[in-house]
Amino acid sequence: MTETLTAPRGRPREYDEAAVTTALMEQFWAHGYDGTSLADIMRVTGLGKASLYAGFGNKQAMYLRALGLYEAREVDGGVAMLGNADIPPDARLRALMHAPADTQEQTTDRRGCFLCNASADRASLDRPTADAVRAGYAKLRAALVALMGELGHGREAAERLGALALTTYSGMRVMARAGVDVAVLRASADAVLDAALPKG
Amino acid sequence: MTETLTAPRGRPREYDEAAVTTALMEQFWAHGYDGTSLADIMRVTGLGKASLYAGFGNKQAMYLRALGLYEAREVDGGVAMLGNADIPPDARLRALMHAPADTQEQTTDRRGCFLCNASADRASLDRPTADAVRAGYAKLRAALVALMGELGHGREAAERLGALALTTYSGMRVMARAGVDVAVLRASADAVLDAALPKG
DNA sequence: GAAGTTGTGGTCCGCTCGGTCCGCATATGC
DNA sequence: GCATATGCGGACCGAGCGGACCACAACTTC
Repeated sequence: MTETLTAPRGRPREYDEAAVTTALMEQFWAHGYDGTSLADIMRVTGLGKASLYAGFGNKQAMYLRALGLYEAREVDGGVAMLGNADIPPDARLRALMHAPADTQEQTTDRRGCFLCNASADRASLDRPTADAVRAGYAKLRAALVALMGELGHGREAAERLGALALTTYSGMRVMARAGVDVAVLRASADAVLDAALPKG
Repeated sequence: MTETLTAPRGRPREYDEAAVTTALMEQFWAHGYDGTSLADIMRVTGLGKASLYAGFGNKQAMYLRALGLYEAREVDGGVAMLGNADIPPDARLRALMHAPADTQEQTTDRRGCFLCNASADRASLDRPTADAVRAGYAKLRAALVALMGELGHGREAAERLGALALTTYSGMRVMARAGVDVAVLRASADAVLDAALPKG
């Protein structure tokens, strides 16, 4: 259908769309929607306003793009890890549940989870964002429910424990932003592992 | 120390500070920090800018006041409920854990938990807000740990389960803002109750 | 009543916001 | 070379922002 072999007429764009989208993701992830101005966006992308608006629409669309890339990279990456048969099932669950506390302890990264941030501060104002957030959550939940099944839980228990793991993860990410004591995050994670892993 | 008996000199203020603070809380709770302008604040309080700045400082201070009132009312109210000896301990835990799903299902209230919202969108930018959020979380956690003790758990298990309940609550509130399916919220809450209540 | 003190409504300010527009640069197709 | 098409940097826009200021109103004190 689309003719990709013939070069497009007119001046070719000078920027790498993937690189720009990555920069958008980093910026919105770290500083949120209201916390980033168009000036910030121009700075981190190196593009002028005209190029940004021609290529990405408005600020909301840029945010949605950034969130989409996060889902494709981080969320899908997490889902892949949760389903990785090369790792024992319990280790996969441990890895996810300990991640927030480890990040809090070992790095200065306080960006949290872009999906969770979007859910808290943008989803209630913007329908497409809410849809994207729900889709991301649904993917993670499905992977967690499947993992709980691998761990030997029946359907109903797996549903509950999968939801619990997702909700706890989300809560940890949000609480971490306020600097809640790492011990509290670890205690929460351990409680989920107690509930999900045989004999605990 | 302070002379409260003699009437203060000068023109007496015409507004009720408590009522204004309540209006501030409602506004910031519903629309967040960046989502409310000074014009909004003037509208909901009925005050002019000069009165607001003279009485409350700047916008950030107004937000902090609003959050303080939320803690005094909602958080302390929740803590009191969790420690209310007139209600069976398991019913108290159930009440808290089911609250997010019930609110989602039975009302159009999508404000969520002001404390959780503040944690997600403001705490990482504003030290005093982060301190207030942590203090609120700590109060809730202490009440939940005590409740877990009442339910017969040992010290260590009570710590874990208390943290789990708090984190799950926080996560549910955040996920609810994106309109996540109520069934997921209920499943998470039930999983916590399974873990915390004897025989489940 | 005069003087002093404080609250109030309204106005004004400088700045930043998201978004648009225009003139020029850089490409292709003829 | 010329017409055409597209990307680009930067100037520009109206609106709204948080905040400061001021003249007047409403009090107490003397």
